[in-house]
Amino acid sequence: MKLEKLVGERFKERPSDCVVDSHALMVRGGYMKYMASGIFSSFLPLKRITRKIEQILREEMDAIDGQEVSFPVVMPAIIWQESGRYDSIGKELVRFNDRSGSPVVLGMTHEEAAVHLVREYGQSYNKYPFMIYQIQTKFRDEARPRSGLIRVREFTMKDAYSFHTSQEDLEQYYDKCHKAYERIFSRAGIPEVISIASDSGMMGGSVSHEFMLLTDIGEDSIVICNECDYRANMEAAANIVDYVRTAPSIDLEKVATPGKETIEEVSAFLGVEAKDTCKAVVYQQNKDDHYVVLFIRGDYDVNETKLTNYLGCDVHPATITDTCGLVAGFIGPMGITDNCTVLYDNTLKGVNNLVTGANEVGYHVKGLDMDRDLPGAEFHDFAKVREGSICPKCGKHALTVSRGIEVGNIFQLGTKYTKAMNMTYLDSDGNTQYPIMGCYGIGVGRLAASICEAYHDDYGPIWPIAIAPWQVHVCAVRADDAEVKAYADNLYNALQEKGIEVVYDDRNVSAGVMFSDADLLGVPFRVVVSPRNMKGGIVEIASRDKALKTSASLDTAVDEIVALVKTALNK
RNA sequence: CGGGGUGUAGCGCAGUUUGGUAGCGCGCUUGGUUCGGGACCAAGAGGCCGCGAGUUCAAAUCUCGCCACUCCGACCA
Repeated sequence: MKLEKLVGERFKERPSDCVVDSHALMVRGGYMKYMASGIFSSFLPLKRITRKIEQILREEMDAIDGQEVSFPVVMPAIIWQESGRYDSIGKELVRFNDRSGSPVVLGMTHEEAAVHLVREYGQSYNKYPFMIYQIQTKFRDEARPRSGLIRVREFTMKDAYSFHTSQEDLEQYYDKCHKAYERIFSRAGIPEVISIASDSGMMGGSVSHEFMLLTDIGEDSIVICNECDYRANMEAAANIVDYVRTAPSIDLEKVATPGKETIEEVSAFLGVEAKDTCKAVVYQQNKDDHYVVLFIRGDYDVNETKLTNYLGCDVHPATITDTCGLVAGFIGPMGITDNCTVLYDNTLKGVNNLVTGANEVGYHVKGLDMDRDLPGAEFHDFAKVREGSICPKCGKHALTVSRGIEVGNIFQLGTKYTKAMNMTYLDSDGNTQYPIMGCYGIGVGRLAASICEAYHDDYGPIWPIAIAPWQVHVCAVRADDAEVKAYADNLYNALQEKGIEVVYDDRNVSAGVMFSDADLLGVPFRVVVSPRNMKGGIVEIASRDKALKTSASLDTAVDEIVALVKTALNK
């Protein structure tokens, strides 16, 4: 590829709406162009990167007996009604009518399509297990796309669906897929991606893992134990408390706390610490606006995923009205209205001498003893894990909280979809059974952006060679010099003949422009042909990450560059 | 959905307070000079100032409405 003919512009100034580096560099480097919120077109360099990622995905999915298929982008609403998700999913699912007025949807995930595709095929136990996958466009009408390709509305995803006749078989295959994912990320150049336990959310099923690239710009909070191998998404991380009473209980006492409505205000006013308060967090159920009051120790935050899972429905922060019986800012567990569901977090279990609301404007209560004053209260885990919390696996105070980008996930779905869509098979005893499913996703564009996020400097991406748009970038500095031009032309052709992917810059531009563009393209090896180098009888060879800076004589350059590329590819 | 911010040339921005000829830098075109980290000189092209109403002799600028984008949060299969 001659750089002069490469469609797309590279430029100096960082676009103002880019907050993460991968976004800025991929726009500045002519990889992609913005079209609408969360919707981008790709130029050739990005297309070549995603093509290579897709090829790795294909090879690894095929290696675990996957069969590539293709599901539709536009699907009739009826199969989404069968699974129940037509109604349960919000506005992220784009719904519209076709010309005959029939409701249709844009595929945001393809469990329904997968079941639809194989439910006739899979009528006998001896067809199992099998796995089908596709690499295709998805559309999710996200409320807030952000961070360039990290979170978009339209994207390409590898999604795989496996079907089994037993939980054991699913688990065995799940492990195989887990290992395949590790190979994929390793081959793509980011072996540092880790897998963590995750919350299965509305996908259904029980066990699931997310593959995370740890980076400060990540959207997920990840809990990692420094002492053992426990790793979990914040949403799924169990919060362990080891409270022991140290002081005898004092008597209950109502105290005036005029205008002190937040934990900070109340604890400062009464001279106690946040951990010695019982805080009320109020939600409303989305389905009926019913109030849910969750009491939790004042120094902890609520993990709303845990709350949602416990209630079995989504919640939103409550709007406290005059008529609901709740006294905003002064809510306490004793004498609270019957008009709501009351829940207690584990952090309060057995605790005494707490300050809490008196359910009366301007008053709090001191001396709350959970055992004495609220006998029979049930405690559950609703709290967010904090830095330094106790590891649920090894029991040590060794949890840390980091940020990460979810680049892939795997779920044990169970029979949620096969049951809902009535996919059955006959087992060897002639009994009707529902197949057990697993599903496995990797976002292609997000992976590309994540790699860029992990490997870049101020000047541009530093692509791992396995996914780099090209392997070698030849710069002919002073291409107006006939000797330079002739040698570089020849080098370009010779490398291509040896099967090397080369981008060739023979524009008559200053060296600065040439090198800046090369930095933005992030090609692993840069070869500089120039009058100065010609005089010395050499070409310069440097790796994009600056680990390598060397030269080759004009005669042997082709072979040496080929050897370098081959060695790098084999690593 | 809640709270902020921004819409002026392909990109980055000034001009808006106090209404009066549409500006700057980068990029682009042409010619020339340069030449190893985003060169220089000269001459050019390029804007319905987000959209719609209103006020006014006169609106990028003031008023009202709408739209889009963006950031923080919520949501996220």
